[in-house]
Amino acid sequence: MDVIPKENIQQASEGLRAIAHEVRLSVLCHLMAGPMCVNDLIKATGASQSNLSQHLAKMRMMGIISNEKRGQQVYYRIANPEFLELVHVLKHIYCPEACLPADGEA
Amino acid sequence: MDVIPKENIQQASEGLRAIAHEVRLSVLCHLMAGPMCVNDLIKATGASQSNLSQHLAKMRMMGIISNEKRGQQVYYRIANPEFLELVHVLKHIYCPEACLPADGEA
DNA sequence: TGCTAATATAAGCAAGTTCTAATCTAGAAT
DNA sequence: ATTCTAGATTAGAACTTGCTTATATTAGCA
Repeated sequence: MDVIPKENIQQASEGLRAIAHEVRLSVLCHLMAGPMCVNDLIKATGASQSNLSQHLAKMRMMGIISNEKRGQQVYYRIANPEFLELVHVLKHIYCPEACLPADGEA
Repeated sequence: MDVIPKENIQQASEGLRAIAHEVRLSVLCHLMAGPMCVNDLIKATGASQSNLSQHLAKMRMMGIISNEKRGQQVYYRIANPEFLELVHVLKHIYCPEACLPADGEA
C-alpha cells in the first residue's frame, strides 16, 4: 500500500535513536513524573555528571527535552508530548505493571 | 516515583535499538500490511541483498520478526505484536495522515 | 573579590554499528 | 550434472557512539 515516505522513516528512526539508550530512556522515564534538576537526574540514573550532561544535550538538541534555570539548578522537562506518548507505550510494553501504579498522575 | 527497574530500562532500550534504523524500521512498516518475501523487501526498502539479509537476521534474533519458507521464497512477518504497536505509535507520530489511509486493515 | 556548587563543553580513545564485496547453501529447472 | 534463483553468512573497512578525563562557565555566597 502506498509507499512509505522515505523522509518520514528517516525522521522516525532518528527519533528512536535519540531515546534508544539506557541513560537517555531512564531520564525520560524519570521526567514523566515532572521536571527534575540535573543533580537529581545524576542520582536517579547513576550516570556520571559529564556523561549525563552530554546525553541531556543530545536530547535537548533533538527537541525532546527542554531546560530552564531556577536559582542554582537547571531543571529539565519533556518538551515534546509525542515522546511522552512513546515512552508511555514502552512502559506499557516493558514494565510488568510495577511501573504503572495508578495510570494517572501527571 | 518508585524507581524504575534497571533491567526493564535495559530491555526497552535494547528493543528500541533493534528498530532504530532506517532499513529495519522500513521493513517493519512494510510488514504491517502482511508478510512479504525477501526480494520484495529488497525492492521496498532499497537496501542491498546482503545488507537487508543482515538486518532481517538481527530482528529475527531479537524475536521481532519470524520467517517461513514458501516454495522458493522466504516470507517474513512481524512476530511480536508489541512491536507492531510500537510502529503504530511511530507512524501516528511521524506520518502526517498520508500513512494511515483507513486505520484498520490487517 | 575569591570560592564553591552546579552544569556544560572539548578532546581523545574504546567499543559498537553498518556497509560492501565475496563466498556459501539449497532447491528448481534445464 | 549443471546452472539458476533466492537468500544467508563472513570478513573487514569506514563510520558512529559513548565514555572518561580535563577544562570552562556561571551564579550565589562568604
